[in-house]
Amino acid sequence: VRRSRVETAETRQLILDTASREFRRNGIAETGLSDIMNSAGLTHGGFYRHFESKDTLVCEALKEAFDQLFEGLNTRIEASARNAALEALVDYYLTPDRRDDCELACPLTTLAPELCRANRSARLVASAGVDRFISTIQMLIADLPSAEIQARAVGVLSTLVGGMVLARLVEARSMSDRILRDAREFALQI
Amino acid sequence: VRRSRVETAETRQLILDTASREFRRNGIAETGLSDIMNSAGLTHGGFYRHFESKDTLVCEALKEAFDQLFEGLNTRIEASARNAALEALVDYYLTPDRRDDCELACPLTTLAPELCRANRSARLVASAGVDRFISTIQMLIADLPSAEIQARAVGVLSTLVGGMVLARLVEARSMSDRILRDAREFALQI
DNA sequence: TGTACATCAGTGAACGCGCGTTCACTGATGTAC
DNA sequence: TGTACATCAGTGAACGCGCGTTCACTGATGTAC
Repeated sequence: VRRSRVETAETRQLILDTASREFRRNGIAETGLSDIMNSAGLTHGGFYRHFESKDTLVCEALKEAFDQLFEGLNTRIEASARNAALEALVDYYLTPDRRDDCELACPLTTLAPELCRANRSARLVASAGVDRFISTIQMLIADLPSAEIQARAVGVLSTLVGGMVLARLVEARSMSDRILRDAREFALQI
Repeated sequence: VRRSRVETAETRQLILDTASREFRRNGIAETGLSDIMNSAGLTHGGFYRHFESKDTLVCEALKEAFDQLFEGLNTRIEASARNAALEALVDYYLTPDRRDDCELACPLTTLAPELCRANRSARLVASAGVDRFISTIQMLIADLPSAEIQARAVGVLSTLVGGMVLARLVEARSMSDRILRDAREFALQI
């Protein structure tokens, strides 16, 4: 049953959004195309009308995840006072919501090890995401001595990513919550 | 061909060491039992003479990886002056060697997202590894105000884990090296 | 210490299953006149 | 604007493949006397 151009574009976007979420929730290797297509309310046979292969879907879904992440970060940054923007970013990133809800998960915290082994295209998208994240943080600490800005931004990002990874891994909820709080304070050098 | 008890124990340990390395190198889902057994110089059929299932191998291999990591960390700590021990730990952890060589990779940096989705046994082993790592760092900063010790230790560990994850992910070698350096300085609050 | 037999580590083939991918088919959409 | 036909989004079955797991078989090791 052929669909209109608008419907086709909508379906493609639906697959992309579903894939972006499912990959972050269950990992790339552990998420089958059937899982994605079924979650999107489609049968798996139609996948190749929209994407060339699973690999290209991974790249596009990863871009999508980063775009959503940065959209959320930028919204928070713009809504904050100039000198509270870094704190707003850190608070937004290290929330229990982002730990528990794969919809909000940062791809760096859920997919990084798999992406290290992925093809070059996917690695470049991931690399670009890291660069963009570092640049975003740099903008928020521009009042530091310029030699320190990049170093500090990298340190903050490392703390955010590591803190979230550990908070997800730890079994005890109380410990997990504490990791988010402690990573926050460390990132902000409180 | 039946083997002696000593040989059997050696084979089991060989499978365990190989698995520990391969899981960290290629991920759990992406490493087949055949891969492990072949790397160990065996055929895959014999696996079940030593382990009940892939899941139990994962748990044991994970324990093995943590034990090796803490052995290395403790050796470095004991070899350092009291007030330079944290720096020694951070330097040891954030080396390019540990980034490039799966033999040295910390399981928290390569397996964390997969372990979040693993069965309870594996998650408990991972949780215990995190706790042990935090305790190790706490011992090295015992001169801080006691209320701050745990918070600081969690912050340091977050920075170490996140820094290594990002250093592995980034494509440009120069950027990757810089991430290791910047994360080191941030962890040590320099 | 020597013999007879049960045990079991390792082999290699087989199992069912789910994966990524392909394909014949369908019927509504898009296009050409 | 209406008609005729080509296109193609989606379905559902099929493909080869590698996975985790099982099993019959082998022959050296361990055990009992």
